[in-house]
Order: sequence, then C-alpha cells, then structure tokens
Amino acid sequence: METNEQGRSARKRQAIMEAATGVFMEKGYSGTSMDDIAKLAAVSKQTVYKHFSDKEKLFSEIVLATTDRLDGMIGLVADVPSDADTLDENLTRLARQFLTALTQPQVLQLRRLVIANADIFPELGAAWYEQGFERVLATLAATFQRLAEDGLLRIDEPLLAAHHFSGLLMWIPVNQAMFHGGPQHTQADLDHYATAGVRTFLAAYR
Amino acid sequence: METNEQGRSARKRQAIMEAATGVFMEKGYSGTSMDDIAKLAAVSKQTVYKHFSDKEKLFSEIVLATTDRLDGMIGLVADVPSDADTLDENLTRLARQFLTALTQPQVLQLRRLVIANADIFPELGAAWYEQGFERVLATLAATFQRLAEDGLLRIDEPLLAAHHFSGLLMWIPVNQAMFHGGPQHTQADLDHYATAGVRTFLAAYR
DNA sequence: TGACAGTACTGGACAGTCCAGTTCATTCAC
DNA sequence: GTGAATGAACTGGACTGTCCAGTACTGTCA
Repeated sequence: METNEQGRSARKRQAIMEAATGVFMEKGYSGTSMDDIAKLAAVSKQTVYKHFSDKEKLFSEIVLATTDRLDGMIGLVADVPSDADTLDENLTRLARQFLTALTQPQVLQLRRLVIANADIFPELGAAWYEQGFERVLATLAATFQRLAEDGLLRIDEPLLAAHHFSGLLMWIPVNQAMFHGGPQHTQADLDHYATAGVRTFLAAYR
Repeated sequence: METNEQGRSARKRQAIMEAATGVFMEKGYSGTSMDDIAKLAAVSKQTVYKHFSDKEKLFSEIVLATTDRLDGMIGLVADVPSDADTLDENLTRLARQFLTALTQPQVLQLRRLVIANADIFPELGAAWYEQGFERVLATLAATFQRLAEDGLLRIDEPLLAAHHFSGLLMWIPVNQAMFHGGPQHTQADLDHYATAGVRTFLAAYR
C-alpha cells in the first residue's frame, strides 16, 4: 500500500532542502551548521549526508532550485500587449509586478546570500545570475524589440533598454535592502518608484 | 626622544588597519583570522588586541574608515557647471568618472564585504550606506536642483532623479560584479554605459 | 619600566565519519 | 490476504581532527 506518493526517501530529501533553505537564508552559509539543518528537518545528520555529499553541494542545490520559480515572471514580461494607447499603463503594471516580486524578503535574502558567498562559490553566483537575472532580462529585451518593431518604442539596443528599465526601477529599493536588514519600502513607495521609473523610461524610449 | 611624527603605537595601529583591510577584503570576515592580520601587520596578536578590543570592532573600523575617501567624488559631483551648451558632455564626463571610481576592484570588493555581513552587522551596513552612498546621492541631487533652477533640467524630485541617474549607469556593471568574481567590463564598455545612460537620462529630464 | 614579540594554551564550535540498533516498504511463501 | 524475511534507509550519539577567538606568560628591546 502506497499512502505516500513520494516514498520515504524523497520526503526526507524534501524536508532537508526546505530546512536548509530556511536556515541558510536566516544565518548565512558559514553561520549554518549541518547539525542545525538536520535538527530543523527532524532528520539525523547521517541522512543529510546520505542525500548531499557535503555542505557545499547542499548549498548549491538549494540556491539553484530557486531559479525554477522565475517562470511566472518570464510569462509576465513576455505578455505586454502591442497597444499604443495602453502602453503606459501596461508598462506601469509590469513595473509594479517586477518591484513587488523582487522586493519579497525571501528574494532579497537569497540575493544577499548569493552575493555574500560569490567569493567561495563563483560558479554558483554566475549560474544564479544567468539562470535568474539574465533570463528575465533577455525576455524583457525581446518584448521591447517587438514593441519597437510595432512602432511603440524607439530602441537601438533592446538589452541595454531592458537594463535601463530595471535599473530605473530597482536601483533604489534593492540597494537599500542589500545594506539594511529588512525591506524599508511601503507599497506606496513601490508604486511611486514604478510610475516614476516608467515615466522616465518612456520619456527616453517612446 | 620622538623621532617619528606618529609615535610607535600609532604606527602599529596603522599597520594593523592596513593589514586588516587587505585580508578582510580578500578573504571575507569569517575567512580571516586574527592571526592572519597580526602576521601580515608584522605585529604580535597581543598588540592587535591592545588596539582593538575584538574582531568585530576592528572590522567595523576598517569598513567605516573607507568612507573618508569619498570626498573626491563629492567634489566631482558638486562641480558640474551650469552651462547649457556643454551639459551633455559635462554629465557624460561625470558619468565616466562615476563608473570608473565605482568599478575599482577594491570598491566592489568592499561593497561585497559589507553586503555579505549585513546580517551580522546591520548597523555597519546602514552606516556605510548612509555615509558613503547617500552622501554622494544627496550631493548629486543638490547639483540637479541647481541645474533645474538654472533652467538646464526639468526635475520634480531631485533625489529621485539622482537615483535614476546612478541606476541607469551602474545597474549593469555593479550587478555583474556582485555575482561574478572580478570585473568583466572593459573601458569601452564603461564608456558605452556612460554615454547611453546619460542619453537616456537627458531624454527624460532635459 | 613599559610596550612589544613569540608562542603556548583554553574553550568552544563544527564538518564529516562510524557504528550499533531501529523503522519501513517490498517480496515471497503459505 | 497474512505473515515472515530481506535489505535499504534512518536514528542517535559518540568520536576525530581542525580551526579559531581570546588569554597568559616569558623573554627582549629601547
């Protein structure tokens, strides 16, 4: 009789990854001990080592696992309609969604975590950047390219425009979050950043 | 008899700070041992502890000491002439100087160092952000305000404009540097970021 | 005489291993 | 179906080796 769709081993592995994600996020890589993780996962240390050969491997896996969750964001970016009349509000909505998604405490925390350990795990930092950040940016660039071909925007270098778009939006809140503990921005702040950023972007690129 | 202008004690202290700065930058906070620092400073461990009560205090001091070096940057930002004919090239020069200064390996490394340890030293992160980053931004905002009053720019919120300016310039190279090891940008890249960023900025704010 | 070098030491944390005994899911005989 | 048999996965805790912050002590030099 199979009451569990996953089986014991897979369930344990899942528990370990969730626990590890939580503890690494909260206490950083070197601040986290394997005992902490085992304890929080309600699992013996040996089981942790059965699933993940060492601490570095476990860390890599939990970090890269988070890039899977970006697909929704990709969809949003690709779905901006080619409609001149609503371009402003469509981009503003996109901007708000961008800001909301990227100022989630977990996302910022993960970003800090990756940056903090880019010395020790350079490949991990690069991989996360490519699979996460650049994937979204490339999609945004493609969207801008399409909008330009439809005559809604005037753009020479789509990728540069995409970087400008995100830089205008996120420079402020991301920087603040990197140096301070938690997020200091209210929803009103974010809305303001969104409208102001889109205004500046469209003034330059329409 | 005092043959040295500083005194032996002050010289030792200086040596310790320089050594600590180097090692912390290279190996991070937790990767650095007090023995490393003492050895590099050619000083006994006991002397290190005579000058700095513990590791945390030493770290804080060397990080905050770096914010003193921003005065040159402040001067540059404040000195943009109110001349409509050369506004474009003046801002582009400023942008280039900005980018060159902030993509220095030491600066990026320090930034990483502060972000990486913002969990453990939240006050330090906040202090560095305020005394370093926000000071430059505020000066830039004041300059924009002046340029707006002289009719060269059209600006509602000078501080927001300053953030947009720096976001347009630095989002790309700073992000790359945070996640990859060293700087991947050539001087040509930086020039391109500068001219493109200023072009976008002026299209929106002139 | 006081600041320093050099070095040994303490106390605690932690990665990773080992092992003896236990749980659990599957298989196969009845 | 029921119930043993089997082997893999798991527990819990002890153990090793290492690293490091901070202290103590002895000798040296100015």
